[in-house]
Amino acid sequence: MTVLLVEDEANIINLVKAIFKSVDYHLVVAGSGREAVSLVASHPPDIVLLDLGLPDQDGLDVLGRIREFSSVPVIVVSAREQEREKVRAFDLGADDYITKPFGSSEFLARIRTALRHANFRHNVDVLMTQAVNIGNLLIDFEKRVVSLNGEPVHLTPIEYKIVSLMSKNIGKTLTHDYILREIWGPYENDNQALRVNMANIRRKIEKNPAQPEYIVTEVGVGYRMADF
Amino acid sequence: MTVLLVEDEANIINLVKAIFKSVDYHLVVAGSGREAVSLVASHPPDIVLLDLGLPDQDGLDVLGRIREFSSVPVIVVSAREQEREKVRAFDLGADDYITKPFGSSEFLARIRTALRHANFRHNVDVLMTQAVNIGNLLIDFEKRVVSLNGEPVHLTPIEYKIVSLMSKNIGKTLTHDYILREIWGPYENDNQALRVNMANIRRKIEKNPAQPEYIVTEVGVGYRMADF
DNA sequence: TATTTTCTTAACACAATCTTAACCTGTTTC
DNA sequence: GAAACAGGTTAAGATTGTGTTAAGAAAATA
Repeated sequence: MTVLLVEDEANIINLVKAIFKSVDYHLVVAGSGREAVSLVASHPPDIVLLDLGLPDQDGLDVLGRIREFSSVPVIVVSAREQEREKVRAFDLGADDYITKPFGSSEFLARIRTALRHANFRHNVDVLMTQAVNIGNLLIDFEKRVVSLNGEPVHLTPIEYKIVSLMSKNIGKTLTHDYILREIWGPYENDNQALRVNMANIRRKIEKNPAQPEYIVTEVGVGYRMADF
Repeated sequence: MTVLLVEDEANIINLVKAIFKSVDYHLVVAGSGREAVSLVASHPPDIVLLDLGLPDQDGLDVLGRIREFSSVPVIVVSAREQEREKVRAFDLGADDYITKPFGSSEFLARIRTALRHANFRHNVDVLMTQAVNIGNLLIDFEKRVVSLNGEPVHLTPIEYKIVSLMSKNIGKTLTHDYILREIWGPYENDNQALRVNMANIRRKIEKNPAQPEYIVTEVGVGYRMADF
């Protein structure tokens, strides 16, 4: 069982090490957000403990970057009690949010619970790879680049998220609601923005946007990335 | 989305009701542990919010009883901060533990997270019946795609609903009334729309629509999806 | 701050889908 | 055999859904 701790303060690192003495988890420490993301990509841990007080970037951005290509369970650890931050963490895909100071046995119990949840997820996770080919289209999740016939295609952040989401569900029809929730969060429910983005994406990746090959419309339901 | 709140104090019930005003969840209240267990068994909710301060029995016993037969997500709500109790709750299978008082948006975010976890669990179950083969017809529920001899067949939303419903009841004759209620809701009682849709479906999936092989008519009763 | 890029929103044209009605065929009832 | 009934077929019009454009707002970048 490998645990990735994203933390820069030495005393917290030591505290966690002490807690883990009793339970035989293998602990890996990342001192920065950048290091954390690349470690999750190169050596996927079983669970991530993410402290929000990082030196190089906002901890929640790190969570977002991780969630672009991995569904590893992430427990956010923070000294901040602000509700808005908690909500944002959960909606970005955090599995739990613990505020410091915390008791060691509760800490371990929450880790066990997150791992229990993750067991059910594993099936889905296997499908997550670093890159996907669809016809002449290549989506590289790790590099965060989409290219058509070898030529890189420039996509805006939202466009990339949509293409990425569709690519992770090749052949599946994704409903409007599902896409909206995944891209804009749980509150959005207006298709218009999605339609505009689809039009823009198609202009960039389809030979004939009026008769799309890659992302086809399922009228009244949603969109589907074709499987070639 | 049905939420079962296990709680006996009226002011907390009202608080939760007020919080749920904004989100269209259907709230069911159980005033005792006994009632909660029997409700989970008889009308399985999507999530359970379990208060530990119950009159008739220990809240954690209720959790244990529920876990004997159900894996519905359970969020424990408690005024008690004791770590030992939290750990016991998690190890009995609680999905989260919230201490009162709590902020409404964090509360909702934690509910969303628990439901998200449950979805993965549910998906694993669904994967069992992700697709059905009937002769040369394939109905893929997960992808929401129907294909005949490997060629995708385009169905409108209503057509797909009908084929999907019939496919989940292979060999069974479904009455007109039943199909109408399932597809159009409880008020519809005119067969005409169903007949038109059947004609359109048959034109798309049957070799000879006048002598259908897949969906056959049971005169005076309804329709039946043939089992090959 | 100025500039560029991206996002949101509204308006409109066009396309797909749904409903309804009329008419057809075949079967059952008297 | 005629009438009544059940279901099938077709097509027109209404309704709803989608694609496209563009303008202004917001955000990111220089």
